[in-house]
Amino acid sequence: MATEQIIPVSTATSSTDQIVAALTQAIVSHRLKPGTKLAEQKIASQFGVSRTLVRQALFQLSQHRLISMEPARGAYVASPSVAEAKQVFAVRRMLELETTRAFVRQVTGKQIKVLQAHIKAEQAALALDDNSGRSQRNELLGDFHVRMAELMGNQVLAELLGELISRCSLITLMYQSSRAAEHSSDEHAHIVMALAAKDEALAVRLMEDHLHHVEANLDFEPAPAIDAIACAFA
Amino acid sequence: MATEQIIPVSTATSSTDQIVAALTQAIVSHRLKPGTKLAEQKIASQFGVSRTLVRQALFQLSQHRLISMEPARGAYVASPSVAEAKQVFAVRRMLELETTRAFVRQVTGKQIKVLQAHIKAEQAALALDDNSGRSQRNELLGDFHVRMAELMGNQVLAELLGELISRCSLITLMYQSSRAAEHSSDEHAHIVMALAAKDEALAVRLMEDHLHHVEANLDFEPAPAIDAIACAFA
DNA sequence: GTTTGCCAAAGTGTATACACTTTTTCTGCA
DNA sequence: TGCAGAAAAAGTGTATACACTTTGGCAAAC
Repeated sequence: MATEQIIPVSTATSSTDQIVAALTQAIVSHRLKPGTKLAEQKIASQFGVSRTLVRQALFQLSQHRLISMEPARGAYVASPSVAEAKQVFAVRRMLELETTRAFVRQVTGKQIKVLQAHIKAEQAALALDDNSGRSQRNELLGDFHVRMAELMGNQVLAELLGELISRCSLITLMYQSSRAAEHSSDEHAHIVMALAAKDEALAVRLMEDHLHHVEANLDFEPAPAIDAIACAFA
Repeated sequence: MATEQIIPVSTATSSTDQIVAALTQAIVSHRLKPGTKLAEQKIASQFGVSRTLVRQALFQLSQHRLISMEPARGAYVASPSVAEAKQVFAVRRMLELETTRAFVRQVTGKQIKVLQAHIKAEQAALALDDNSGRSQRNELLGDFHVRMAELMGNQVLAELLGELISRCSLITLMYQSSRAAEHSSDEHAHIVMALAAKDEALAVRLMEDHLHHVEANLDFEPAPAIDAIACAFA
């Protein structure tokens, strides 16, 4: 683990951004688990840069709430509390329902085609092997929502939603019970059909259901504590 | 201007946070105007720290979109485009309307009292001299909306809204035509009355009108270009 | 008089040094 | 053996050094 190289996937612009992108992906795909210590020098060595750049990246990630920094103690992969998780989902629901409404009102055929293409990519990723595609699959499922915002031409909304959805990914992987809802892609498809039909009420309801399903698949009960004790005596 | 000391108002925790807070206030209150160059060494000297801390602060501010950083050229106070301004307001409207709806459904008497107290503070600030109170007044008017989110117990929402409203403050001061709507505080009072009456439809409509008024007071027309030509030949 | 090229000044980008804090380890003592 | 405390190791926080880029100005050529 110490000598494992974290390989950036997307080619970002600046050095710091590359580190941010690589760490984000590692966290959101659960290669780095919540609570993991992120020592500056170790990361710096892996990326072949000085602590300066790593520090900048860690600061940025802490702003995105993907890591938490404790003064003089260092950075740790965030482990959002149940309360925070629920708040994040609540905000996401607010934004996405309104986005869906606004989307229907200005939907074009070209936009529908882009979304359909995205869903095709999702389903291709789902068809792959579980291990290799898992991270990419999760990313794609989240990106669907960001894509909607982008297609509306609201970059500010898209960025905000992107950050929220990154946080949701971390939360999902942290609290997911058994296997997460893998019919998300089907639900996306249904939503797009409603959008194409310009049926605002239906589209909003489907989006509401979809987000509800995603959240309902999480296990916010205090069960982990019991499990931990059971494990301790096993 | 070069030797003018920028005095932090609120006592923040870490050194970097203090610089962020001071610069934010300076930008949002228009002591630093859009487009102003923020040279690291100059700011560092004013705060009596090294460039390191200033750099961290500037990074943070650029994430908040209050400044824009151009590679190898430095940081400048952001001057959001008309398109970006409209997007920010659109997102804010989305979030705030939903917030209002959610607020009505779980409103308590204690919450109403807090909001009423806030409005009282707003009106006290409005009663002050224009020059001295202007920055504080603007801050209070924005804080009303953040307070609502906080009272709902959703810290995530409150933080997000806080960032959006900072951006709105910058936009407002940049594009405001003549004098901005100074009856904002009255509109806040009306909204609180609707909240107290648990009249969801009315509260949402009032909030919608309020945000519309704020945005309508901006001058997004390309008039400045014409004025510039007129000035050139004056 | 305007333009082009070059040099100096200023400023940013990254690495490194060092002080101070936290954590770990080791040793001495009960 | 187990614990307390101190020394050492590791790590963070801040400052500084230095290379490279941009910018502004001056001078020479057109």
